[in-house]
Amino acid sequence: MKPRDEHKIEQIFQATLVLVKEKGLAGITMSEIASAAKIATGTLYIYFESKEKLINDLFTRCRKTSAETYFKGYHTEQPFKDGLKIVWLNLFDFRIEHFEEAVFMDQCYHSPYITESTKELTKKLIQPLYKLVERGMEEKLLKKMDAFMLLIFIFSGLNEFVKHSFYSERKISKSSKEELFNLMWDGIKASS
Amino acid sequence: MKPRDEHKIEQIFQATLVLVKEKGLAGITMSEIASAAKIATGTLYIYFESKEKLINDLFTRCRKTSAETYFKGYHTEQPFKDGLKIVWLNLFDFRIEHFEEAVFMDQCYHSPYITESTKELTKKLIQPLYKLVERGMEEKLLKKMDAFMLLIFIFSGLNEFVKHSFYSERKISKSSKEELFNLMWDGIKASS
Amino acid sequence: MKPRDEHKIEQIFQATLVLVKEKGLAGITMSEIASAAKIATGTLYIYFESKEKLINDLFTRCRKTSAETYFKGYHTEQPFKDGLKIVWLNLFDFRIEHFEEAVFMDQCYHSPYITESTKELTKKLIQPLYKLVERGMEEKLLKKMDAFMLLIFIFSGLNEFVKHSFYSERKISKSSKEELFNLMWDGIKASS
Amino acid sequence: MKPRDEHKIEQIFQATLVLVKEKGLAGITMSEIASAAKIATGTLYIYFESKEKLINDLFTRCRKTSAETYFKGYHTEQPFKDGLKIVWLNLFDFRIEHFEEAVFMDQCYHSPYITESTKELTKKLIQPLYKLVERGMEEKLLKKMDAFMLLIFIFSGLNEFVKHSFYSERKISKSSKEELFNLMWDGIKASS
DNA sequence: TATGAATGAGTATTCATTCAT
DNA sequence: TATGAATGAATACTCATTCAT
Repeated sequence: MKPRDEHKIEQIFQATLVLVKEKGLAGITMSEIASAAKIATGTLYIYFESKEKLINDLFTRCRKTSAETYFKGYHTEQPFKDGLKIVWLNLFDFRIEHFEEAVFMDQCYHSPYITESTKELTKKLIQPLYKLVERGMEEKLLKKMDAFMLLIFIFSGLNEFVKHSFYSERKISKSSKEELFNLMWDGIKASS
Repeated sequence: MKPRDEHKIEQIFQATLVLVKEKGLAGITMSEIASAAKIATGTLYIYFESKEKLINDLFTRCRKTSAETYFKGYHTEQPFKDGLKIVWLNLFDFRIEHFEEAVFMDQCYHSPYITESTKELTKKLIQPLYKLVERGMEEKLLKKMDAFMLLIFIFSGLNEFVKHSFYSERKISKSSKEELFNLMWDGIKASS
Repeated sequence: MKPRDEHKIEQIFQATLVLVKEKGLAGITMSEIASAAKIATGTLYIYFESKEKLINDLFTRCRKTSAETYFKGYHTEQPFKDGLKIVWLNLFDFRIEHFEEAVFMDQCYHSPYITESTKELTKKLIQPLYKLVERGMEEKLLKKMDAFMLLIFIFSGLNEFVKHSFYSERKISKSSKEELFNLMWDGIKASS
Repeated sequence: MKPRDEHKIEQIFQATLVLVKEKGLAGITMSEIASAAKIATGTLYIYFESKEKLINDLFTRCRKTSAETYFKGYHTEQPFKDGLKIVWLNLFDFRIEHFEEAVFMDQCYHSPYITESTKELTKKLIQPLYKLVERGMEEKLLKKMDAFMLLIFIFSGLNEFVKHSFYSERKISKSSKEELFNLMWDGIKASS
């Protein structure tokens, strides 16, 4: 008996991400996904019961994968700024390497495919980032203010920078990451 | 060649924006647009020869409208920081009041509907913002750095802040605009 | 504006009946129905939202049409036997002329398309026949027994006779109707 | 060529009959049959080369089984009426106990699965019943008339009575069989 | 113009059948 | 044999677009 090939799920996800980046959620069909994943349309339905389920599952996986990466190399013993920089760079690199996923998630947010419960999940996954920001405020290293706004400010720059760099087909240099981090840090650091 | 009833065009555009915000580009049909605009499907085709044309025209209009608004109240004679703040707040308010348009444009960017030439247009329209940033650098009020990065940094925070505020259903207070501007300003201002 | 063509529903029904007689419920597709009705597949969906709805609606119509026909020419003032014969012959003729409908209804009864509520309707429509049988018993012209059984006995012969005549491609003569009625009548009449 | 595990064939047949009763021929799939028979879809194809073959074989088996049962306990030496009653009751009981088979055969008759040659077979199998009816006429115990009509009349009542009893979820009592037989007998017996 | 019914190519999904294990 | 994953043609249904009124 031929066992179910779990690797195929990855093929399917990858094919979907690439297609969505190229043509948007509006432009992809199940048979395109199938042929990009080098399987038959019918096979797609062995792994995902519907298009909606496929999109939802991929969305969830993207969220989780990214969340897992953020804190790689981060330890609470590190000085706050060093820790923040590690997380911030993790996110930056993740955005670059997984650009398709960011595009995909953006597209999903207003799509008919994503259920409310999937959206809920997103909120849970950013909790650790909230914690981080709050630590910074407690240590008086960050301006004292609304954590929500601070959090968004910290990560918005890299998000949009990566996005527009891709659109303008600009390479992102090592130093530009440093520069952008500094811009952001000067913004959020507590004025001594 | 386009008929005179501009009011109907506006109805159609408005209906499209609302629908795209609710269900994404992937989820809307021409007949939904028509019925949301309270006209018959056939009538839609009197005003727009195809779905692609409709989306493209709306995209272009959104870009233009926003570009026109940015510099309202701005004069070169104003001190740089004041001018920047005016532009920045204009953009902020525009994002809030025209949230659907931002969603729509985001969705379009990866859609099969938007032609390359439409994308090109976008680049032209942000030229004035480049100018503004360059003025700031020339006056030594801003950190000396890549204008592209600076530009993105300046406006990314408000973009994402508005977006996430909507998603989390948070009201945006007058004072939070000030706060966010200050975060950003402390980031970009030249260290004296 | 082109108004909705109610005649089309009849075309569709007719096409469906013929196809079901030829190939059974299991063998028909929506596009076959459409092309037999000389319309496009899409048009089918203007009149019926789904295959299930089409089958259900047709089922209901068949039931109603047949029920309406049964009592044509019947009056309570007529002697019972005469009245019964009129109804019985009506049913007989209806079966012959609407053979496809009988086949269709038979097939539907065990199909996934027919909802419980549609089945319920059927029961209501045979009430008048129950009344008729009860009248016969009250007038002591029929054997005194369970009305359900009597009713079925009265009409089962013609049902199966028509069915098997069609299958064997036998013509049904005027006199064979008489004969069959007599068989049945001798069975049900009260022994004097 | 067919493998020896006759037990599995029986499982498959039984599963098919139950499913067809529940959902009709139109509503069953090979994988449903397989899973109801507790085997894999692939295994189904070891026993039946195609769906058509499975349905046809089952149809044929049903016909044969029923035909074999009819004359159990019947001997030509018995008085005609007694013999007829035995056959009639055999048929009645068979219908009750094998209700699914009757439903299945009804559905098959108009299906694309049953071949002409399978239909032909049916005609052969009722020959003994013809013989029986003819004996009755020769012995002047039955009305002299067309054997086809007489045959149908004799058995139609029980057919429909069982069918409608099942649909209405009525129990069939021993005495109701007697009653129905009497109705029928009074119909067919030669008037003395 | 305006309407919405009609069209048919296109899309998601199913399912008989095959095949690798 | 037995399994159930894989296949892809077929099917139900959708939707951009056209057309008769």
